[in-house]
Amino acid sequence: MPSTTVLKVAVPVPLYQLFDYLPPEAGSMPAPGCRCEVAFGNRRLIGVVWGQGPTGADVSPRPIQRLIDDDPVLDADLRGLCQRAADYYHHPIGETLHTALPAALRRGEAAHWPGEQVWQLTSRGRHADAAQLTRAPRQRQALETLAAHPRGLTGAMLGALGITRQPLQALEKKGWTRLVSREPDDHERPASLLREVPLTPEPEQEGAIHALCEVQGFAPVLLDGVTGSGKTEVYLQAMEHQLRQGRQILVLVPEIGLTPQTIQRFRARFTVPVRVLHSGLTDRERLQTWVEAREGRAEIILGTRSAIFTPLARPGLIIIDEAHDGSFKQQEGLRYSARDLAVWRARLLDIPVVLGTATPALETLALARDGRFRHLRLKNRAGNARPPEIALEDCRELPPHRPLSERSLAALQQTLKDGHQALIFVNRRGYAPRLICGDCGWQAECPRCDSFLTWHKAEQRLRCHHCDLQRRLPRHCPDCGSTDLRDAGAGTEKLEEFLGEQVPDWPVIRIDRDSTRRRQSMSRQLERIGEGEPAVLVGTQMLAKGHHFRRLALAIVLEADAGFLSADFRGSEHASQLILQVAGRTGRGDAPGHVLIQTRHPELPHLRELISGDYHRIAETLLAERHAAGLPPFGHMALLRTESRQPDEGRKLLTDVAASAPALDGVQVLGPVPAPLEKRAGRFRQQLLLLAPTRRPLHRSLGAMLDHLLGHPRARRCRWHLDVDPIDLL
DNA sequence: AGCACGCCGACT
DNA sequence: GTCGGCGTGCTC
Repeated sequence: MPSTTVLKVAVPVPLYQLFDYLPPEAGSMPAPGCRCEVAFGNRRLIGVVWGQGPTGADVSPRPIQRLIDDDPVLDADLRGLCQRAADYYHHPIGETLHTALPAALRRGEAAHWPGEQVWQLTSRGRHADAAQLTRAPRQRQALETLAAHPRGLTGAMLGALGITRQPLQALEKKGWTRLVSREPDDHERPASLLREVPLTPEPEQEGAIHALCEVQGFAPVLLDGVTGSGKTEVYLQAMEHQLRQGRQILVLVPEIGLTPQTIQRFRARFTVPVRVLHSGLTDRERLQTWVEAREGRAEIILGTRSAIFTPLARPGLIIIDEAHDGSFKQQEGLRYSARDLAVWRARLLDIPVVLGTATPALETLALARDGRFRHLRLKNRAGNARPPEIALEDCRELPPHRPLSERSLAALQQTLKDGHQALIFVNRRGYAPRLICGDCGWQAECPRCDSFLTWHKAEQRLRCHHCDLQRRLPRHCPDCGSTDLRDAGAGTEKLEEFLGEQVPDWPVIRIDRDSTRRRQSMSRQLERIGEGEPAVLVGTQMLAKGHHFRRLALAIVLEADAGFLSADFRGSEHASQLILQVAGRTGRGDAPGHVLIQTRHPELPHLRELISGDYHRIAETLLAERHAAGLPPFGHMALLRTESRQPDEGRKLLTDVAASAPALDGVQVLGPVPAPLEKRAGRFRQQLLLLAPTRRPLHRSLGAMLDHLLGHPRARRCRWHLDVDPIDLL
């Protein structure tokens, strides 16, 4: 049989192979990275041309149905990145590409500027008399606003002006407004790049800026600066250097770090277009930003994890802010680390990449110590701000129902009296993490998970924080019928109530996922804090990261010991990072910062070390422990997890897989063992842990295991996934 | 993953 | 006699 040249197409299915297709017509060979519609089985899928070659399989290839792109949607650099990610994470290439493309492109929509939908007045609307809308003030406001903007306004712009859909649609019915597609403003680039005068850097900042402007080509840099040292100013000035050469900048931030304040900071400094990518956008908006970045019209792209796949016409610099943050690791599907991908991508693009943080992940710190990363340090806070003073508050004697010690409460009252703000950090939302029967000892548990239900008092519900289960609050104990139901422990909601009683003269502002669920409510709360009036802030880690509260003088950390006592080997690292991040919110203005860490385990050595406030000191200790145990960053880890309805299904599968895969030099295979929360959302979770001092044998073992797994009859009835470099073992 | 094919139980 | 359960196999 003569071998013809066929296209190797990546199709979004969980199969570790490419599929052969014939080009649509003779003579036109689509380039790699172009999407095409293909018949696959009896369905039609959007695939990506990945290469060409002689026909491989013993099947006669079918022709491509339709070529979608003239120009590749994945350029050589992104193809390289995706291929590497697929290999490294042992993930099917088609699904990997699916993760890398915005949803609109996955569906096969054209990779062109989708146009901007704007509301405009019709000619009837222009001649309408707003004054006659006396009974519809919202419509009147909308009409007047649109009259002032003849080129039209997008829904988002109108939203920002407080105009919602309803009045606009009412006006549309009257024939006064309409939604039209508009080409973007091709406004002239302003003569000046800067909108504001940059701050004068401190000597340390100056050094870092200088170093970042000097580097040529690929250069990974750890910008290791204490909280309040002014890392953002360093970014801004390094960005300025790139923008002046016409290059684009990609900035990755944690999920909750993408606050209006952050965006504002970039827009306030530069006149160039800044585009933002986060989960709240519509597919259309995402596509728009994607296209703008690819065409080079967006010059600064600020986004969360998945923004690492944004195409760049003229890449100049990648910045990962708060690079230690866990949200850079995707926890489903292709379980990639955007931090690692950013470094790979910078290497492919031959540009610098900056990882900025006050509390580097031990992996990053190890790379810096080995000289593989350039290590820039900012040891001092900018301005006259002093480092916060941290103290342990021994709470062994504190009655269990009292969330704050006397000393904590006194410090809080004093802070408020002095006209400052204080923050209470509790990493637990809801009212109380337990509901207990006072008579028989029954506790409200989740029927689907190995966990207890959290009492949400305002909703009068019990909720499971591990699955989406919700229950009405019971009036009686379901076991003994007693009405003596008590709560134990404290979440943000209880703290809010408690503080309302203890410091009634000051406002209590709660910030957690529940209090900020409604859109914009978080920014409204932050605005209130920003006004600087004395207040108590109560919140979870949402409040702990990245914010600049200039009037915050005191932080009280509750239940700080939990992380240090956790079974997860990264527990102490994460707890230290979180506590120092919380501490770093204080003392950013003129008032010095104080931090009280309430603990029932004041003897914990890591906690004692932490009060120095010196992250590097505790990092040294933690690194020594990891080294002794052969754990990351001194060993490399991968996890094979199963989830099954039957308790034993997954364990049996993993036992077979572990038995059949060869134990390569130095690869330790541990397990199968139950995952820390064995039952979750009605499924039993087991895991097999692979640990090896070097990556190569680890990946070879993983590949061998995967081969066995894919051929295993049991694997069909059992969900499983692979996690390379897992961040937590949950 | 999806989807078809295929072979055994309680229903119009 | 059929509708439908989910085991098994395949997708260029």
